[in-house]
Amino acid sequence: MRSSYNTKLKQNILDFLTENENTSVSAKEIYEYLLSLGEQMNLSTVYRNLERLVLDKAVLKYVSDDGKASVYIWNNEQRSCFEHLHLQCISCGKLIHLDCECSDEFVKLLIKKHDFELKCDNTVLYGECGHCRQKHAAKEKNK
Amino acid sequence: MRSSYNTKLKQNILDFLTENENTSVSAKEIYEYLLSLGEQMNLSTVYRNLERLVLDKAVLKYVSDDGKASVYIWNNEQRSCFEHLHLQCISCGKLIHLDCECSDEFVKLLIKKHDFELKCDNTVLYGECGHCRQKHAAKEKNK
DNA sequence: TTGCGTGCAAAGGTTTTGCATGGCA
DNA sequence: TGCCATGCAAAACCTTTGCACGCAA
Repeated sequence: MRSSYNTKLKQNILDFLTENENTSVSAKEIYEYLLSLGEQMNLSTVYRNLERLVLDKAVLKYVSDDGKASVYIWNNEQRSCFEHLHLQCISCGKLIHLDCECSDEFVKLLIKKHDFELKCDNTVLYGECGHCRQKHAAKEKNK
Repeated sequence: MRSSYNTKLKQNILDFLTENENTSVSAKEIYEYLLSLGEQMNLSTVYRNLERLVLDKAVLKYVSDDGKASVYIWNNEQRSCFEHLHLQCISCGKLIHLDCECSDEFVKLLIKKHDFELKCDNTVLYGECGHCRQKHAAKEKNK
């Protein structure tokens, strides 16, 4: 078992991720947000903290849709983010926790039909949320 | 409409991606494979060719599971890879084309229940294939 | 001949690492 | 006091870009 200290930075990072439960943030975004609050820290320390939080399963790490940076999501233990899928809107970045029967049923279907065990903590489903689709549709209309 | 030339490198890249229809490869892997065949080329030219092939929708670009590099998949037009989901085994890298009703039904379910339009060409589902799960199970037994 | 493709070198962005120092328990 | 965490600088990677040159059509 890993032991660890409770540092101010670790708590700041967790607080920020908790506040952003419905989106995902990169290491740099966390760093710049905390800087803007007047907190002093090094970017590499942010990375090291995130690494530990991922190992502790307090946080999930994904690769963002554009592939430019890794992004991090708070693992809400009540929701148990390791056990359901996540949808993310490629327009607004909104994260939808699929903590309903949809996740389970799809996982079961893939096992049954394709002998494939889907790992929820490795997968994000990208697409567009209803809100952004409506905005796009309205834009098309005005052309 | 984009015009383009048929160069030897472009064809070599497409050939290699076609041969590897059931997995995904990175720019560097393509580069090193072609080098091993005695082909001379520059890595940046490989990137530029891949970029064009993605624009032409001849190839799909994803971010690999480990987040370290982008990977490329041949878009088999018969299968129409833009219209179905892909499963990838995080152990052996095997790519499974979900060109059955599973994709469609899941897409429809997400629209209906969550007002979310899943984009198949932006999403890879990660997990473990049956073959690798059996290998893992056997390893556990021998402990 | 025209314009697209290439090689080379350099730069950009993200992430990791080594080492000395600082801080929590 | 003994680990663990941090700052700083450098390096490792992947990817993109500018420019002059080469080649397909």
